[in-house]
Amino acid sequence: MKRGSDGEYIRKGPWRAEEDEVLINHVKKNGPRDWSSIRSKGLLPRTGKSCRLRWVNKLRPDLKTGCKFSAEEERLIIELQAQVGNKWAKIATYLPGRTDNDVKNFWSSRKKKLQRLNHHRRPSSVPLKKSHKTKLKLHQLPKDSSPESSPSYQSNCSHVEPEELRMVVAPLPEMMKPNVIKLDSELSMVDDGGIIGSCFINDPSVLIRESKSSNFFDDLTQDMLDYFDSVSDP
DNA sequence: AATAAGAACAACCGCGAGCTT
DNA sequence: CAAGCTCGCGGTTGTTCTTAT
Repeated sequence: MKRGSDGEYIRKGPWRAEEDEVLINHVKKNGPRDWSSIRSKGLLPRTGKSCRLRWVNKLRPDLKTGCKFSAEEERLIIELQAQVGNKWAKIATYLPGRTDNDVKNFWSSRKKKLQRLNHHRRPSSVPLKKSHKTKLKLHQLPKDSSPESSPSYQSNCSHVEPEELRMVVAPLPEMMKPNVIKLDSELSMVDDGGIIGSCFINDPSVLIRESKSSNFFDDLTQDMLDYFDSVSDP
């Protein structure tokens, strides 16, 4: 505990069940607002900020608690992040029952995993079985796109076998060659600069370009488009 | 079974936008 | 108009849980 500017003690750290109850009662009476009055009225020794966070992330009745992100939710996060960047609150609005904190935690966890796998594997990449028959779709993000303005992910897509994805990457100079890493249900291309793009093994999947910051990525994406054009179904 | 490493989750902090006085 | 306050967002850190060795 420490003192606030008013001299009153402020409690920090994990919330107790009794505190949750007080907070829930406050919201029942007043709605999810007036957070700072919770402390000023002496209901809880917590800052308004802390109360709001607790409500939004843990106590809201519409939250999906205790269940992991589905493959579809993960795909949506990756697609939206590629389009709008780290706007976690905005991304969360497309995922009912999920909070910006959930999305943010998922993303940083995924990023760490890929970084670690990339570090361990480089320069070799994951072998893909030629027998794997999953079809993949390429999704080229339109420039300055937003989820609202993106009419359909189905346009500008072509089909390719996972093994063929590696063939696209293979001709690149060794220095530029990204790793293709299998992470849960996705295949991600990663190089030293981070995640280049991802595609999904399940469903009719989409290859999402996640980096827009380098000419190399542009070249790679164009190579892919050219390649996919040449192999796509007529 | 014990321990270390990694993953997942929870909560705090700083900052900026917007509202009120 | 400006100063102060509240709220919301994104980054970060700390803690707990799970998995691998």
